[in-house]
Amino acid sequence: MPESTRRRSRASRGGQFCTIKDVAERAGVSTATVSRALSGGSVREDLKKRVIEAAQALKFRPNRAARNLRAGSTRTIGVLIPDIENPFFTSVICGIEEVVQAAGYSLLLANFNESPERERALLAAFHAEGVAGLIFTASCSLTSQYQPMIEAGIPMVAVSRLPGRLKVDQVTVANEEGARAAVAHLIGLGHKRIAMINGPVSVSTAEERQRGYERAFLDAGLRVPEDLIVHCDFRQNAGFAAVSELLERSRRPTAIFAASNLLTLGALEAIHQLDLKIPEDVAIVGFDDMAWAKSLRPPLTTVAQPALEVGRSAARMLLERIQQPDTPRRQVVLETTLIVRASCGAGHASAKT
Amino acid sequence: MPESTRRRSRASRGGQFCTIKDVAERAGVSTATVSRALSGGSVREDLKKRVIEAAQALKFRPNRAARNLRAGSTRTIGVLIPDIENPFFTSVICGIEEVVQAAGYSLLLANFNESPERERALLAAFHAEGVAGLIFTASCSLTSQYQPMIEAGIPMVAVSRLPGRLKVDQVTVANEEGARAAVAHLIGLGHKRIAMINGPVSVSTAEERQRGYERAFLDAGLRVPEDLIVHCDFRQNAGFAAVSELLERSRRPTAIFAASNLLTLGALEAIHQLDLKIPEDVAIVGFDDMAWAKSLRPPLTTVAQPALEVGRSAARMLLERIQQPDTPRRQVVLETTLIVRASCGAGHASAKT
DNA sequence: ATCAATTCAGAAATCGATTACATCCCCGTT
DNA sequence: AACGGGGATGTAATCGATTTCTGAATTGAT
Repeated sequence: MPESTRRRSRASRGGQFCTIKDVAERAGVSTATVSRALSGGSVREDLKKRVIEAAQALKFRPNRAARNLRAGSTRTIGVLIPDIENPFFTSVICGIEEVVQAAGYSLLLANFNESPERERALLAAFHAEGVAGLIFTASCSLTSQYQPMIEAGIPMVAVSRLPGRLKVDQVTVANEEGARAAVAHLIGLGHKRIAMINGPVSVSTAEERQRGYERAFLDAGLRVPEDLIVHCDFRQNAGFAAVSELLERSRRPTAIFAASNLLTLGALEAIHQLDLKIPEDVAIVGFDDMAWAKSLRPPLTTVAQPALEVGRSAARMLLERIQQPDTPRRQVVLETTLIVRASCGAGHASAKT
Repeated sequence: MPESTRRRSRASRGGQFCTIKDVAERAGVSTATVSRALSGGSVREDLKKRVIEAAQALKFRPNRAARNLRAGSTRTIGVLIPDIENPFFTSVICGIEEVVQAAGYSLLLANFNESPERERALLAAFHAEGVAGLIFTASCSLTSQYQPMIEAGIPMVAVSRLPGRLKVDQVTVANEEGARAAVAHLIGLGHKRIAMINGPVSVSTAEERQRGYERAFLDAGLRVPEDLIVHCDFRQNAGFAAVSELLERSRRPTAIFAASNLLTLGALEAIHQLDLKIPEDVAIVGFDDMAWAKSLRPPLTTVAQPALEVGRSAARMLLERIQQPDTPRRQVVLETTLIVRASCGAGHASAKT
């Protein structure tokens, strides 16, 4: 009878072969001693050895759920992002993973696909799951959803986008300066009719990049060409449509500043469809330096964000806050750098002539 | 005294405001009744209502760790992949997420960066974490690491790469047929000196794609040009180096078949650096249809894998196996499709003339 | 009206690891 | 020799939700 019970429970326990009790029995000590022996309490050497041997023989793995319950906390970090398929976020995740893994935490990942409802649901799931901390990029439409978790005292770090007036640590990049540098570069090459395709202004990154665009004109003593600023969502199709429209205007822009990687791809598609030459007919600068940027012909001039480092910083900040919850709030802003390739007619291409 | 104890414990519990006990007290019932009322047991209507109100008033969230401990299983699925920054895997994850989320599970994600040691460590972490199931793409060098988890009865699904002789469910794509179609396409356009840059043969996808390459030649009654097959790792730089070397040979290949997305990017870089024209000087076919493929000039002809669907299938299979552990082992092979664009001189480009 | 059957709430056991507390033993000191 | 202190071990409580078991109450049937 105990035999059969035993077997059933092992199977239902998803691969748990034995508990601390079994180890204790085999080693001839109490469970307390086993626990102490395995997690660094003071235990007589010979007993410790016996325990360790028993544990190995039985392939003992402490049950995480029991441990979490007792400890009142988990070793998992939640990551909530708008779009896993966007390589920028992928790199961020990669950076987070690196740091978090090294610290012995696991990563719970959720993708809300820019949908505020899913964002809310996933947030609730993370809360229920009892994550030790959360790294997130909000959809920005309703950041108040995050309030309950903040009040619950769960450490959180916002990444890339500023989450309204939530009081949390933040890691962002110098969007305004990056955009300014990109547009200034175009202006320096003689462009005046420079269009910008941008995401929704409700998202802080879009707003900041637009400010950079405007500042570049103001710095150069030029009027900001408001009619050349187009807003759409951050997807490739939207960028394609927006740029197609721009390029079919009677006075076509001579250059395009695309405010994100997917918008850049859409823009390129539109340019190619009209059989225009880059940079002779239209120059283009992108945002985000992706793996494919230098494989384009001509290679793409773009504003690079240190995505990996964004992830790493966020993870480090989160771990620090988990250890010391009461330190003052911090905001880290990482540099962006303009990478000049050939898609504006400067750099490599001109150097070649 | 109870006051201060209370406060400490709330903080240390990471945002847990109240337990089932508090709800029971407030509703004037026992904890058993609360549990039943909230999870569909039979409870008198008025009591049920009182419990639900109390739970809402106190913002009660059942502690997941306690639940997991009691249930002997978790609601998390582990995903172990070689490289998050590879868009193919990102899409797979996206597909997995979609299905798993809908079923009320969470995703534990880990990236081992093609390093077998990390693979082993992460696998152990997943095992300890008590995941309800695992979806993985193995590094293939030492699949025996997975044996303990299999023996422990944890449901597993292998994705994309065949994991040696592990007895697990599998989801792959028709690599051989995809590669054959791609190379046959090139042969049909008159190419004979077709090079292949491929990943390490130890990886099943690389081996299968190579078989497809060879078959295309054999089918056409041609000799397989062994000297034009180059192996390297799956990264962009490796592809760049390999193709640079190929193109500098005295009798340069007239076409290139790149067996993965990153290798394709490397190949493009090399082609551009030598200022060769696509498809006039070199034709190219890639593997994997990425977002950027149609924004290239000329747009890339490539073998598309249904990455999202791979993820979805894997997730569905895993969930099914979690519910019915004893069904026979299954292998799903999804179709690949050759997407003809202009990088080989066929399709759009020729249609235009 | 009485007894059986059925329903439903509560008390208590349970999951597995950790840890506060009690106990025991050994050694040193007076 | 007796007492005290310190270190190590075992016992049992604990974490929070679920579930079995028990007892009570209600319903229906005769």
